Amino acid sequence: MTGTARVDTARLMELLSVSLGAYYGDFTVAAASENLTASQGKALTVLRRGPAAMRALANTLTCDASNMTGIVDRLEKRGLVRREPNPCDRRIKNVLLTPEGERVADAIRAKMRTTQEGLDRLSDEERDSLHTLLETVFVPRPGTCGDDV
Amino acid sequence: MTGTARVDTARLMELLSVSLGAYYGDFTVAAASENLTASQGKALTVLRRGPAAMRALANTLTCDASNMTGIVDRLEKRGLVRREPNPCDRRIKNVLLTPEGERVADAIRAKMRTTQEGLDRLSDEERDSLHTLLETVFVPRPGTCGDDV
DNA sequence: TATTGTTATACTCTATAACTATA
DNA sequence: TATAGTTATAGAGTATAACAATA
Repeated sequence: MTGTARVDTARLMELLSVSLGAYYGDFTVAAASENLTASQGKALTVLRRGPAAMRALANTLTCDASNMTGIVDRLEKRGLVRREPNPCDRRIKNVLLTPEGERVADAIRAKMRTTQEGLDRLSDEERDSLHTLLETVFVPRPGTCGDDV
Repeated sequence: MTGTARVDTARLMELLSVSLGAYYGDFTVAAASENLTASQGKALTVLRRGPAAMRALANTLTCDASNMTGIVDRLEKRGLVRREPNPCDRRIKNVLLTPEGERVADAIRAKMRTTQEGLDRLSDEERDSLHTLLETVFVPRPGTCGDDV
């Protein structure tokens, strides 16, 4: 069998680009339906995994630390997050979701119908396979660097 | 064997969020190294697949049509794209990459080292599998709608 | 001396609404 | 009447540089 035609890196990168575009579009529409910008929605999504310092949040969102002040200010004004001083290092402020923030973060994910319907096309085995592959490609293995970036 | 533990949708969505966040970060840094914003870089990447009308470009980038004017203006001012009237419908302007625009688009992709190194961890069979799975999830099957949106 | 978060600034992105030209 | 692209506007995102508080 010549079942496995080599898929070159350029083609995979191109497909990742298309996939990201589709996912990001779905996400942007879902966030907008909650009256949130894409950046605000992304911040909520990241914080859904747990509290984070301002700077760690900026690193995860790939933006300068100075941007986080305004983004968190607006989320805090709407009661979706709050700042909390870190007793171990008084320079640091941890940001965490309020219950309302958790509700909105979950609502955004629930509204991403296009992506969910795409995942629904996969069998259990395929879902397991996709999970493993994405982890291999995108989740850095411990041993490289345990902290932020 | 209980080899296949069910991977639920929420977990896959979470992993997609992390994976595409990593891809987006890699892309943003690569675009910045060419003195381009993420939106400008995205426009170049989309146009690398071929010319597109202003409105189709806006739809692909999930932004309002009015935004494309400024984005394309700046890219045109730098000689990376140019507008071309559509002879069939004089309302439409097609946007296409200049040779320099093609060079920059390729340079951005080449600089996405983190993503490429992630893909390098996969065997040929795994690359083929990832390709198939991403297409299944994110590339709409013909029969739904052939046009833009 | 280095780091965290903030502020000030300038530029870019974004959606909304209104406009022109064309279909 | 509807659509493609543009313009004007206001709010949000973005990087840079400079700052105060803390380590």
